[in-house]
Amino acid sequence: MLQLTKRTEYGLIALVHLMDQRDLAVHSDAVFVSAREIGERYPVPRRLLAEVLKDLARAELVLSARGATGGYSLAHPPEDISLGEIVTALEGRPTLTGCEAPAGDHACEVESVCPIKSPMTRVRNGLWALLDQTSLRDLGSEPVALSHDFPASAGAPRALGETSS
Amino acid sequence: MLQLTKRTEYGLIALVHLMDQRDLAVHSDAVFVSAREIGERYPVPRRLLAEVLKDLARAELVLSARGATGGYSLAHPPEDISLGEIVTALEGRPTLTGCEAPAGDHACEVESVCPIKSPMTRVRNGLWALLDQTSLRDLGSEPVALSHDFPASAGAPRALGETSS
DNA sequence: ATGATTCAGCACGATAAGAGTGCTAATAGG
DNA sequence: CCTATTAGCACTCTTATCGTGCTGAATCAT
Repeated sequence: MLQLTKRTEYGLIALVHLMDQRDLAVHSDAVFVSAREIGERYPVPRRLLAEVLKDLARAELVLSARGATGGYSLAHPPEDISLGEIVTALEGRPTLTGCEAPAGDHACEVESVCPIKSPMTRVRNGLWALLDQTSLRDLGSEPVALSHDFPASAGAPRALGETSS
Repeated sequence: MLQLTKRTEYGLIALVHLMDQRDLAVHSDAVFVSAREIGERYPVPRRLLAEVLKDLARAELVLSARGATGGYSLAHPPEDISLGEIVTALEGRPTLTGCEAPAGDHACEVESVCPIKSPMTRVRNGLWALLDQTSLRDLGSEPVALSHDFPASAGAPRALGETSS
């Protein structure tokens, strides 16, 4: 399934919300928002959302504060948090196929006869490069101008356009 | 799960095998290989492999021939079969998140409040552009030179290198 | 102190998707 | 005919995700 999980989706919504709150508060860069508050703003299972935020905290993408006025806050500027990091934190960085496995681990059963190992690794790296080069800032609601340092789109902006459905 | 299914993996292996057989037979471009033969060459569940080949035939990516000497053969030159087509045939073209759904269908529950709809569509298009621009030929066992018209890599060839693990 | 609110951690049941198999037709060659 | 192959369908088994409940620890307000 070439698709993100619900947990990742919820995590992205939460992170964008944290970014917005951070942008609003010009003075302090530590604005803590509770999981409950986010769950009230979006039609998302609050309990699961809390679980996701915990994972993001473990991955140190967000800071957490306990107590009555506690909550979560971005650990870094939105520009420095990549979509790749977020996805990796919430669902790991799995290989595209059973091939190209870490050899010593549960290596490809097809072993030496597998004809698609190396090429698939190349495609996979391309995919993750795409994710790594997209920042949380890019996910903001405002239509981002394509004219920032976006390597994957620099050579072929059409590749990121709304071409295919 | 940002990962291809086993069915797709088996399909890719089969298609590469069909390509190799096609390359070997210089005279006729209609070399039919049976599902059983492929299943014998690779440690793959033959029954499932057959099911996958049927799907590829329905998608008209391969030709099928019944009877004693029947089997499957590539419907087009390997250069004209894209990885995107193959994946689409075997597992569809799902959206990355529940957002960015075909509006009238089972549209995003987060509706207008969803902050990540449009940006995710952009990322998704980038991903599929990557797949669409990779041909079956590129999946061949021989290390393909990076110097062909590969828009997504033209501007940043490093994006397709063996950088990240 | 005391209570309210929040995050942390674990564990469990429900649901859905994928993996894999079995069987019966229909087709084509020897 | 007999054999080998694809076509189509249905079914079970396994796995991962989804979603929830509960307990404990930290922190702030009173």
